[in-house]
Amino acid sequence: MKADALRGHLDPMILAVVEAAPLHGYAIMEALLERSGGELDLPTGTLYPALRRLERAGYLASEWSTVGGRKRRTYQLTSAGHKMLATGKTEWQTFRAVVEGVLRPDTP
Amino acid sequence: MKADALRGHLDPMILAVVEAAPLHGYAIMEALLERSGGELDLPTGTLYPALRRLERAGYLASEWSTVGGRKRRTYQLTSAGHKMLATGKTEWQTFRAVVEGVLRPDTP
DNA sequence: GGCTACATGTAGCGTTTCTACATGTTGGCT
DNA sequence: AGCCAACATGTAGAAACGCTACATGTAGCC
Repeated sequence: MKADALRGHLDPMILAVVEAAPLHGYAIMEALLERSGGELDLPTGTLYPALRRLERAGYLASEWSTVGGRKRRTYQLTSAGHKMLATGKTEWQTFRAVVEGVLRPDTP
Repeated sequence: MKADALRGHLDPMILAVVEAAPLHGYAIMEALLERSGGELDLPTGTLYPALRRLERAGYLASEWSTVGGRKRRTYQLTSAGHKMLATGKTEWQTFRAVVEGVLRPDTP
């Protein structure tokens, strides 16, 4: 899978895993890896800035905690985040229809 | 649809419409618009540079012609372009599976 | 004369993902 | 003790590419 095919699609995916349960960054990485069947192995340099961006945008809220001597920043969806996720899901459906509408004819 | 959701997905779409029939830039725009049900209305500043990029990469070959006093650059797929399109289609399937695997749980 | 559709192109911006680096803890293996 | 993997978070800088805005010109209709 090409590197930046993700562009614009990562945000709703992050919001989706956080919606299911509040998680910290590392756990979000694992959740994405699991839900994608091992395909989506984000580098930390992608995930952590993305989380900060989503928080800055008001879609996520974070809280520090310490578990087993390790510091975790746990994220949860804000109400704006819920709305954004819903929007993202419908936008995905549109996008998927567009791509497949163009790619579809004579797909072997 | 967000601006750069297209990133990395535009190339196979262009190759797909050119595969069906060799077309010039303007006609490619129209074909994309039609196949996408009016959703994919590319600005010329996106399409023309993309075509040049695809030609430079060896996936398209172009030829000038004049029709009704208008100059057209008509593009057709090279054999590398055919392969790239096939690759792009399978990559799309993977990508789609990844996104939907992540987004799917509890989609209302 | 002016407008719309046809037709191609460039310059520069902005966003986001990536690579590479930086730091520190816990626990298991040898 | 020493080492390494997994856990955990983060920053700096580069690269890619789609977008806006601009630039140019023809054909045909009102």
